[in-house]
Amino acid sequence: MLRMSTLFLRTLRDDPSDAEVASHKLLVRAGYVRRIAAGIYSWLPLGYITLRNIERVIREEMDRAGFQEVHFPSLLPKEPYEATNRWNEYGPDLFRLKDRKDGDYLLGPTHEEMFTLMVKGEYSSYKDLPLVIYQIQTKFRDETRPRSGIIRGREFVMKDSYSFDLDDEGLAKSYERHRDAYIKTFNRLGLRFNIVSAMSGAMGGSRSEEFLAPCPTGEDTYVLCEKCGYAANVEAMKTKVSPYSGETPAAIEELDTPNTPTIDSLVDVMNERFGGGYKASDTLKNVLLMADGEAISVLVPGDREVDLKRVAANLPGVVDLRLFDDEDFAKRKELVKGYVGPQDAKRFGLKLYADPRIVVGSHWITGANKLNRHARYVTHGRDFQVDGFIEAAEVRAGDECPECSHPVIIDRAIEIGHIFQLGRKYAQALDLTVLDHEGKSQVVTMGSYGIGVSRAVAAVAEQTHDELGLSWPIEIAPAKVHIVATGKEEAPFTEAEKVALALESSGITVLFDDRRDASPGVKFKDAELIGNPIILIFGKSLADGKVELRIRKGNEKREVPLQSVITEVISLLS
RNA sequence: CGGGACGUAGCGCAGCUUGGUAGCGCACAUGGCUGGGGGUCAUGUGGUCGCGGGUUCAAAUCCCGCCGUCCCGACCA
Repeated sequence: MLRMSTLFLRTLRDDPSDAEVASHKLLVRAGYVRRIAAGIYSWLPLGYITLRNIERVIREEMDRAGFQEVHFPSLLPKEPYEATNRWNEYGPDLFRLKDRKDGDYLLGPTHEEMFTLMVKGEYSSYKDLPLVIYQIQTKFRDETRPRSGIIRGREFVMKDSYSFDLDDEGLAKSYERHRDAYIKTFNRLGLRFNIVSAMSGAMGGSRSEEFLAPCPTGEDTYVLCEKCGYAANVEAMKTKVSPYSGETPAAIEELDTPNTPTIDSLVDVMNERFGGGYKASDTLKNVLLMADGEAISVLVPGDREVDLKRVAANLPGVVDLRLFDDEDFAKRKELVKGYVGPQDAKRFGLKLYADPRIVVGSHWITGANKLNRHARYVTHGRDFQVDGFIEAAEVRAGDECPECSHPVIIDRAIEIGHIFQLGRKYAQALDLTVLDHEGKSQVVTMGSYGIGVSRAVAAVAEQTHDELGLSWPIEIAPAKVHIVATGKEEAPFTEAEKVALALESSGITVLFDDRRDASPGVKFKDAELIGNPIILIFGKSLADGKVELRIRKGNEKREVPLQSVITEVISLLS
């Protein structure tokens, strides 16, 4: 039993000055965590119990799914990470250090290499597969900007598992097993979440989904269709298009369009010239990019911006993507800033990528590749061909759902889990192979599955708190019942103690506020701040043989006869 | 990395413009009153004023440098 009289806890009346989001403020005020450095936190008893409760739920679901727990060091040698090139690729986000012999070490940001090598060391036959192993481990990433308290720390607790299969069907099964286990886990944690398709991107592999807990302070934006449930990361959102159905336009017509380097100025001039009717969406924006040193042109409708993240996610293999700068324009004199059009791309040796909205047959007003000149009736398929379609334009609320055409909304969320099919990247790099049934060597295919454990504490706090404080779901609350004894008489304290002991002996955890020197107001405020799901108050009404029972969530109150308190609590918890 | 703000007691803040005994609230200690909503009165404890240098008889305060923290952006899983 936890007793407030001895619990290592000090609640705070004021919000900490460095906290912005609710979970951060409340976890600090309620004495769950304390900041040590930017993005680095200590866990006090209440917080640590909560964190371990979340770990317990995760473990139970992982074990139930048949996965096996292992534990790696956090302090790791550089060599495995050199073999996969991540020692370089990870860049400054990696915490690096040296030992006394000047050897390079790192604090593990994620453990694909270690898991792969561990399996390589033990297994060498297809008969050993499939295999899933996981760990709950402290991870380190030297984030450029840690923020939002423990939502995005530089040191954090993560559950990561890895699946090992002989073939794609096996990988698909391991992936599904994780998906199911994650759904069960997050439901038990009391989180509302959406499963969102994501890009596996440069990591290779095919399928990838994120588990996002919607919450206004979340730092991830995603697209959601409230009608059919389609959800996608902004990068992964697919554009809904229909084939061109209009008439074939007249031949290209070049126009004098002085001082129209922007879409807005172009639309104004067109409307002046032709008496109105032109919109930004009738124009074609040619955005020039440098992709790993190669110039490419991306076409989007004039009323949309290019979303570089979407472009990057849809150009696999490209590491460095940026907009043309003045220097680039200076080097390519044929590309006239503000007057670029796709008609001459071949001649200019430019690769052309089009947003799916630029359908074949559609015609546009676009640059004539001459200063102060534009062209109209420039038709896709007739006047220019593209090297490929690519999701390039920004996603907006109200865009059509690719599944059901209903307008989508854009929402914010905290990423609490991510599952994806890694494929053979790591197994290949580290030469993890097994012999198949024909005795031939096969590279193993892998999946990687993460849950942000410490982040989940904050995510639950974000989703469940109210204006009075924290409010935990039953499974993870530091105690299931918070018992308050008030007054200066002995009876409330002795009766409360009896009930507390009885509950504990039934396996129900109790936090007992047995302080003699705190006023009732202080105890009530603390109980609400701390956020255990059931609050029992032994005080005034005890004279009538009654105890006040409160449900923290919703703050419902009622009086219960002393004799039936225990059965009442038990039935509420089951 | 770019822009902005901040650093004074465990926490939240004032003092800095105009240099001269370091202050308030919470928390903490002791005692009294109070005892169902962070109550109240009294008396206390607690400070390298982020660090280093400079100016000055004298620096929390003015000047220079550094470090740290938070927010927005870029970046990242």
